[in-house]
Amino acid sequence: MFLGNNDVIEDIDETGGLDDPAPAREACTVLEALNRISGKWAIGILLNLSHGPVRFTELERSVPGISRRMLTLTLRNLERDGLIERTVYATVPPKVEYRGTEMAAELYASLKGLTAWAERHRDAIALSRDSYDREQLAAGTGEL
Amino acid sequence: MFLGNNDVIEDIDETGGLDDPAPAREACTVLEALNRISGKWAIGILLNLSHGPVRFTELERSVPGISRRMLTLTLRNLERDGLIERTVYATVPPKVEYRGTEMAAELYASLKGLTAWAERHRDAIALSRDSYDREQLAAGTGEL
DNA sequence: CAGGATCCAGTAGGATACTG
DNA sequence: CAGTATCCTACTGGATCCTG
Repeated sequence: MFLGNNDVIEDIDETGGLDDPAPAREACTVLEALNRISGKWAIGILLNLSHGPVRFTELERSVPGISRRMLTLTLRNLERDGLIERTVYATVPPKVEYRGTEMAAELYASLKGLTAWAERHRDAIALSRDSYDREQLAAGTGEL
Repeated sequence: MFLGNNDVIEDIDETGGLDDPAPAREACTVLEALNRISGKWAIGILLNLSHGPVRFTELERSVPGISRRMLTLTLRNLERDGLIERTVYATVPPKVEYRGTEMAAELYASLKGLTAWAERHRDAIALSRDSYDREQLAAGTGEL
């Protein structure tokens, strides 16, 4: 969940490890995956790169709302993780192209499962939230 | 990515919508999914609840490193989204059980795709990071 | 036991001016 | 064009103390 430095999570099953069942280790692995695509923009960028090479400014436009800083930061981190490749053309004006790697393409495939899940349950979740919020509201006004 | 209030992302394809291709909307859907399981602890908790009902203090123990505050907050949000159910037993001392819903179980299945991806590429990613960091380091010392 | 309330630190992320 | 540098805010998450 960090954009900064920091290496993979090591402190999760360092504590226990004796009778700790599977969950902790499993969670760790999933988190490793999630940490690369977390952040507000990584997925939006990755998706845009799935169609072929894209230039910096194109990304800036096609990922609505992103700031220059976050675009740069996110691109750098994705590159560091080997999910995208950066190609600089020594022209004037400069031209830089980004494209997703094979790894990113595979990730994209996995993401479809999540997308499907989100679509299946989007309404149910919205309803759950509404009723939860209403209950909280009711409880609050009642107590005061 | 927020634990607090805030409703689903609406500002992502509000800007464009004219010639904006698929990516923005797709990203939005995926983000909706990710936003429910983001945060440092949600997945760890969900995984622990996949085996059956668990009590608060049990979770506190089986999710190593979590603080009381975050356990409570994360549980509340998962409950709000309908991913877990909370049952209070009016006993002394009080007893509260949490268990994952069917929705959560389905999510768990989708997560396996991500886990598999992470495991497949974990080494490649580590290598990519190492070489990236070395390059940056080399460039840095060279320029100064 | 199961939290709620409060205080505090670190980080993600936004805005924008500057540069090779 | 493709960034970098700087400043600033908001939110995540930790620690701790208090309560029904």
